[in-house]
Amino acid sequence: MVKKSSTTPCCFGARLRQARERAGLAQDKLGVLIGLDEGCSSARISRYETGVHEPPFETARKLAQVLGVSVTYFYCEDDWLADLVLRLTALTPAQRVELAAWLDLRRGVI
Amino acid sequence: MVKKSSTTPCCFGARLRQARERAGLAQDKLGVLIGLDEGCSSARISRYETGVHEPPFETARKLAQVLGVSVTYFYCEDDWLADLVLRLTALTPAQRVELAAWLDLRRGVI
DNA sequence: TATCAACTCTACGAAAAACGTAGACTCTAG
DNA sequence: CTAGAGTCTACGTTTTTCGTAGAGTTGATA
Repeated sequence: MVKKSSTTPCCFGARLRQARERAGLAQDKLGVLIGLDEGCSSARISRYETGVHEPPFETARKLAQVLGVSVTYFYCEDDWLADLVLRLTALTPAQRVELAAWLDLRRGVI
Repeated sequence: MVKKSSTTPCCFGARLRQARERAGLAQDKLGVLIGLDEGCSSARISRYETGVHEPPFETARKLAQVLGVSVTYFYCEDDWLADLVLRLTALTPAQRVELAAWLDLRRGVI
């Protein structure tokens, strides 16, 4: 049987694996934390990470919450945007206002 | 029969409708543009927008491409992030570098 | 008003996908 | 080698989306 090791498959699975490994959680532990039965927990997470199955959005949201990332992160195709989403959601309200102003300077927006 | 008019239902559907109406496309026209059969085109899009069904990611990607937005946009829960994703993906490579530097100033990253 | 056309929504059975179960595979520690 | 932790997948079942067909809604025009 061919093993994928830690090479990232497609979009959703790759982000999920990244976030899970950053959190230092095993697949079955993560599954239990979002309310999955212990008996099938690792199977579910494994299929999400390898791209065999795609979870409904509600499941993705629970995963994001437990892993401490925005659910949007899971749906970022390129690494640049993924990284940005992580950093942006960590900004304070004041910094968000600053950022909006910064963007306004660079483009003729409103 | 109760009509939802143009009130936005849940996350994915709301974003899709926003993007489609911005593009000035009818549901059936949009469906055809992503390769759906004419006969069921509006039914599919309607169910996505009202949140009755959730499309596979590959379908979402096609919709995003036709509508000229990042697929990530469809999976933004709050309006602030959604708006930001739209504007960020429109940045030039040079502006992206600038933005990264700007963010570095505001947080002890790397 | 009546009627037409454009647009949107939804009930139904068929088709496709994810689901839980159970067990195999890989790797590392003792 | 053995045990255990972690990951993956074939199987049959359940749940979901799918295409079809047609009804509801709105606005314009005669």
